Amino acid sequence: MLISDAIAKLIEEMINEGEGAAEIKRNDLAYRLGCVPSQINYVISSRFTPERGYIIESRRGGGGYIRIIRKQMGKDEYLMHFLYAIGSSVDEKEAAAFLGNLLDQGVLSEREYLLLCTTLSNTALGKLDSAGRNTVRADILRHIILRLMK
Amino acid sequence: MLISDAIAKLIEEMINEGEGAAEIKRNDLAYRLGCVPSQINYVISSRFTPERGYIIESRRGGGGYIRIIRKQMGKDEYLMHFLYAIGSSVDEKEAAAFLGNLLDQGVLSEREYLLLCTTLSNTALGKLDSAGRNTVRADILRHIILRLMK
DNA sequence: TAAGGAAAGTCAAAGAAAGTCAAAGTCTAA
DNA sequence: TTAGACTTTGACTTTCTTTGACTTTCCTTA
Repeated sequence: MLISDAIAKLIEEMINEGEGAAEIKRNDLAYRLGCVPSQINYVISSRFTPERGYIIESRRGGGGYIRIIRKQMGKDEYLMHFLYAIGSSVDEKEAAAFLGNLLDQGVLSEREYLLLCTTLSNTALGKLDSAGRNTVRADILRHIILRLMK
Repeated sequence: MLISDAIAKLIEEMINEGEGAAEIKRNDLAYRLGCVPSQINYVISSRFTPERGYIIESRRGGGGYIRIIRKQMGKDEYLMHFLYAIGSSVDEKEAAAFLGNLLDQGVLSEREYLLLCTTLSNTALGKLDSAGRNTVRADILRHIILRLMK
């Protein structure tokens, strides 16, 4: 097993035990796992990212620490923001980009993303003319976002 | 016998032993079989395709791997059956019933089910007249099913 | 309150895998 | 027998990981 994966696993366990938050001592942890301290930073910045719903706080110096918090939600603000950003007409590319953002934010899974892209594709809406497609697409997109806020 | 066939055979054996999934190290495998590493990619992309029911996952860098998963069939026939059952016009209730079946069969998750119902709702498609809604709905539904078969 | 030490942060280089692509070689069916 | 499909090869690219030197920030204590 990769050292980085071991570190990530351990941190995750600590977060679970700590009901959503863990406070670690970088040097201690690194020593315990037999790695160099900066590797802890690497793991945090590659796996406990804001996109994946984590907040990191830290403090240097004596008594320093790194705190990792798993934030549930906050996603609603994000969705709301989108809702306002959607105009009355959205083309296929824009729709894919919107959904791609939701994927990046972890609001949608890969599979949900693909399903919804399909749903909004030009070919799925092929019966309509170009303008009709774009307005229907905007409507559906808005409904999707409202659904995701429930 | 072609090297590519030998590679494919070996991978298939590994999948069988692994109950439907195998994780390989590209460089190792290539070395063992006396071929160049990129030939493993060739074999995978020519024989273990999504069309033939395989899913590929991989990771580069230290500790990298290629994972090959065989989707257990059965689901596709089921979806195909649906595909034929969908007429040229589907109302909101019928669509929800179709999707509900997919949910029951475990093809969709609860969340996916809700998202897709939203997508096909009368209100999401509200810009269209009743007949238009029903034909667009049928089109989208068909695309969803095709997507699920990928 | 200034100095020293105890953390954590940053960054770039080196290493480890997998991915891509195009050229060259083989095979097969018309 | 030859055009097109399939294989083989290897150079180059991209991504992810590991390491360590150096920097910054904070606390303690003389």
